[in-house]
Amino acid sequence: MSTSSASASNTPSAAPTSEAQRIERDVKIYVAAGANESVQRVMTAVHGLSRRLNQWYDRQLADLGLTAGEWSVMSKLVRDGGECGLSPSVLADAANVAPSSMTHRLDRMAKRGLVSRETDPDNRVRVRVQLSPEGWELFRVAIQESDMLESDVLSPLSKAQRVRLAELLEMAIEGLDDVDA
Amino acid sequence: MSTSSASASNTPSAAPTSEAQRIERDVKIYVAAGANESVQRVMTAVHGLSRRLNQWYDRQLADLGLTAGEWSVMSKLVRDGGECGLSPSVLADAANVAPSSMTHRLDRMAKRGLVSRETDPDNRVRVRVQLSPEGWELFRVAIQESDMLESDVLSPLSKAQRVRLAELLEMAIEGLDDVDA
DNA sequence: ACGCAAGACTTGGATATCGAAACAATACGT
DNA sequence: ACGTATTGTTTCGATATCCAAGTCTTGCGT
Repeated sequence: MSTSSASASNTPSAAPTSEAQRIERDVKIYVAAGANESVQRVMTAVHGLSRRLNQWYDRQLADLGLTAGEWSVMSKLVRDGGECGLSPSVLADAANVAPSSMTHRLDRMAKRGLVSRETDPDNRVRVRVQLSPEGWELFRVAIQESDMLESDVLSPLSKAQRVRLAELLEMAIEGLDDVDA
Repeated sequence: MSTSSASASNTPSAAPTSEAQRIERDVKIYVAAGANESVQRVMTAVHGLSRRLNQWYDRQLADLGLTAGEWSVMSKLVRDGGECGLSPSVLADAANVAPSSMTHRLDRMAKRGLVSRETDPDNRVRVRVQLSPEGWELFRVAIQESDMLESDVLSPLSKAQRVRLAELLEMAIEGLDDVDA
C-alpha cells in the first residue's frame, strides 16, 4: 500500500507515461515468470470439477430431493456410523466443510427426519448423529433407483488414475493445512 | 417411493424385521461393492482443496479486498485480455462458473472501478470486459506486496505432479461434460 | 470447591453461487 | 422483409457456505 499513486503530482518533470510503463514492466515480470500459472490452472480445474461433481449428484438424486452434500453425509454414516453414529465435527471434517455448515446441513436433514441428533449421555458436550430408519430406507431407494451403482462419473479415469488423483489432491490439502498451522 | 412403509400395517403375519433386513441386505451389497468409493473420495478431496485454495487466496489478498474469484478474473484478463478484453461468457468459462455468477462478479469489480464493461460496437450483443488503469495498478500492487510470487501454495507438489494433477482434473471435467451432452 | 481456560456445537448475518426465466440483438429461412 | 431461432447477458429468488461470536459442557489449577 506504499508504492503507488504517483502519476502526475509527485514527479512533475518525469515522463507522464512512467507509471504505465512501470506497471507494464512489473506485470510482464510476473507473466514471464509464469508465476503461479500452474497454481491458477489447478485452482480453476479443481473448482470446475467440484462444480460438475455436485451437478451430477444433484441430478442423480433430484427425485429424492437429496443434495451432494447430504448424500456424502449419509454414505459416511452408512460406512463409518457404527453403533452410535458420528459427531458433527467428525462429519464436517470428513466432508471438508466448516463446522457451522455441517450444523445447517444436519438441521435440514433432521427436519426431514433423515437423521437423529442427540446429545451423548456420557459426554454431554458431544452430539451423536445417526441415520434414522427413514434415512436408511431413503439411502436404499437411492442406491436402487438412481444410477448410483452402475453409472460412473469418473469413467474417463482408470482405477489407478483415480487413486493417483485422490492422492495428489490429498497431498495438496495436507500441504495447505500445514501452511495454516 | 413405491416399495416402502410396510412395517407394521400391511403384512401383519410376515416377520416384522423383513424390511429392516431387506434394507440392510441392499446396503451391504452397495458397501461391499465399494460402490463409488473412489468417486466419493475424489469428490471430498476436490471440495476440500477448492475450499482451502480459496481461503489461501483470500488471506493473501485480504488487504487489497480481492477474492480468489476476482483475482482469477484479473489474471485471466492480464494474460489473455489483449487489446479488446474478453467477454463475460469467456471469463465465466475460463473460471468454471455459471454465466450469472460472472455477471455478479463483474458487477462488483466494475463498481470498484477495477474493470470496464462496454458493449462491443461491432456486435452489440457482446460485452467487452477490460482491466481499467486502476485494475492494472491494483494487480501490480498485488503481485508486489502479497506473497503471490514467492510463496507457493502447492509446494508439496513438484512441477511434474502439478501438471499431472491438472491433467487428471481436466480429464475428469471433460468426461463429465461429455456425459451432459 | 470455585473459577477459568478449552473444546464442541450452534446462532446469526453476510455473501457468492446457482438455475430458470427475462431480455436484447443478431442470423437465418422463406 | 418478416418472423423465428439462436446466442450473449442480465435479473431474480432460493440456497449453501463461510466467519465470528455466543452458549454450554468439561476438566484443570489452586
